[in-house]
Amino acid sequence: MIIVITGPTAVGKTKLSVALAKIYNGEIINADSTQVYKGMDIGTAKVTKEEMEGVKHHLLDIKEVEEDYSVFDYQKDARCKIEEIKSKGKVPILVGGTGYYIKAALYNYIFNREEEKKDYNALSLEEINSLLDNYDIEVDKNNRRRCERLLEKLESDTYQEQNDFELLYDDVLFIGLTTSRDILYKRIDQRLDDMFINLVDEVKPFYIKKYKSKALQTAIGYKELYEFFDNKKTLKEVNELIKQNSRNYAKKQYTWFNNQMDIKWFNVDFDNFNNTINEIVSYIEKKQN
RNA sequence: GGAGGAAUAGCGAAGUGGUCAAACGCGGCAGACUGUAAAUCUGUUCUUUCGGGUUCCGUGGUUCAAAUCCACGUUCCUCCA
Repeated sequence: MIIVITGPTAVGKTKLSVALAKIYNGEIINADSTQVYKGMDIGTAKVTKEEMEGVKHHLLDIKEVEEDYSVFDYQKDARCKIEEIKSKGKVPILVGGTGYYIKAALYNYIFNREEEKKDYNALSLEEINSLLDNYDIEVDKNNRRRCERLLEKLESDTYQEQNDFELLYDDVLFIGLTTSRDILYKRIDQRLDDMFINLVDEVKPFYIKKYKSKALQTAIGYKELYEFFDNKKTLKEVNELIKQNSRNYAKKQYTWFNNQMDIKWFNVDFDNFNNTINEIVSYIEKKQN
């Protein structure tokens, strides 16, 4: 059995994951693209040592903020961890909100090999598009990243059409935590306000060291604060911006979950989280028999 | 009290007689997603039984035709007292 716990930010995935790990003798594999970085703790709402309650966690803090990490790496790392945990007779529990990472790890996603990677920086979008015109394939023509990637794929010798969405493992349980949009947005706002001062302290050293890595320029909470330190925005504006970006992020997560994966959703009981845990445990029991 | 200026869709803002249900930006909603995914990109956003219907502060007027011109009123801003 492999358990996947996902859902938008701020619904309680961490709490649930630890509870399930203890019940099922599991180990947790992080499935959040920003939590792999050391030092990005507050803004990513990373589990604390205490919250782990002795449960083993993997793929957290495995990279320095200046380093880059991507789905490609995650796919390898996560699959490796899954095997490792299984071989110990324990249950791997993937936890996180990065749907793409989860999908790449568990489904038959085939990325180009390392040596087939190409650099198209010299080409303009138009030029890339005209190269893509040689192939009879639908293109997201304004999306440079996807165009480059697609071209790279088409130009590689090993290119083959992939049969989509084939799960590589048997017995995977996709569990999603959800709540109404209203409540979710309120929780997102509240959480940010609670962590805000600490977040500022967390980001400041990175800014002072002039770090401009991918991790810091894309992660919500970090990129916005850089604008504050650059004197482009006030703290209040940044606070609002982070909230807005977080809400948009949650929305996009739902788009992914609803269209890319088959997830069993559970409405979280925030007043009594044990109810939610029990509900999910009985779902798992039922599934196992 | 006097002199000017402004009022446009959720917000900001173009438009100054017909091609205006009204550019553009933001926000909202939805979607895509095979090595940056907390990223990147796309669609949509008055209303409708898809024929149409009701809009540009209000009322009245000019005109074949008004968001656009005129009159009065309302609110707001600036300047002078």
